[in-house]
Amino acid sequence: MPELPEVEIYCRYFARHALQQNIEHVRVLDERILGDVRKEKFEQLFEGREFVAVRRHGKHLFAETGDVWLHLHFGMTGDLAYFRGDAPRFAKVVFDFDNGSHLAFEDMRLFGIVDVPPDPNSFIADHHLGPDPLDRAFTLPVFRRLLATRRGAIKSLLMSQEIIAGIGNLYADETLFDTSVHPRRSVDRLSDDQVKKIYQSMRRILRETIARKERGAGYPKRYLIHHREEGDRCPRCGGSIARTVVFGRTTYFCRKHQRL
DNA sequence: CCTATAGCCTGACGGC
DNA sequence: TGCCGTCAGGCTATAG
Repeated sequence: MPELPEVEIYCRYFARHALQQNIEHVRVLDERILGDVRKEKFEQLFEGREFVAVRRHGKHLFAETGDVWLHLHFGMTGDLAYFRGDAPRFAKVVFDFDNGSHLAFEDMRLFGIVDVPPDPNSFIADHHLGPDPLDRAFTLPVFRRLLATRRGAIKSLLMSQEIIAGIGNLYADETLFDTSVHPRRSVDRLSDDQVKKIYQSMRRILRETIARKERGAGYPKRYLIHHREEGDRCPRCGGSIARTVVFGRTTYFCRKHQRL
């Protein structure tokens, strides 16, 4: 389930493999993956161009060709593959470079989107995306301001892309587990210190995960992610892990150290 | 403003 | 072996 750290890794992968290469052909293998652009138009837009830069905002990847932008959203099962030979099983769009290699956007479940926005900033504005939590401008005062006017479960806010762009179900749970806050805790009842802890923890977890994935390592042992099962033991305090639904998503937390 | 639900989509998995 | 129901969770739309 690609969230911010996974999409950051895709950006780096894209940059390592797919920049500065002439795109000979584009193959849209399943048109359902496209947003507001038709197959023929999409293919024709990229043929003869080359990608020159990649950037990310939240869970969204943008690749620039100089005048045309490619936007990738990975949904739940989106993936990138740079390859030679046969396209992977779930490839939906393939860019054929003139060096004989290819870049595929794969998506088994089709929750992802491939399209051609005017540019990243207008895309972000049009979709009312909030700030990226790893952006320089995303300071603690900014985070406090975002929460100040809101109520409701903290987990819902962390997952709302219009408030913060990039946090999904797993990292929301991980952040709250780390800060000992119950996922249903109302935002207006968080102490200043808890808000600060959530801010710091969220950013540390995102950065730590990116760094570890970059060198092929897994999640640290202390993470909740290894214990996403009702009744499992909490790796921190030995409490029992609870399973519930918040914001329509399966949510895990520790009954003992994340009290409401 | 906030919450809940359905729907999109398909492979994995448990049960029979 | 294979069929069936359920689950996974990215997002949007809609209703309450």
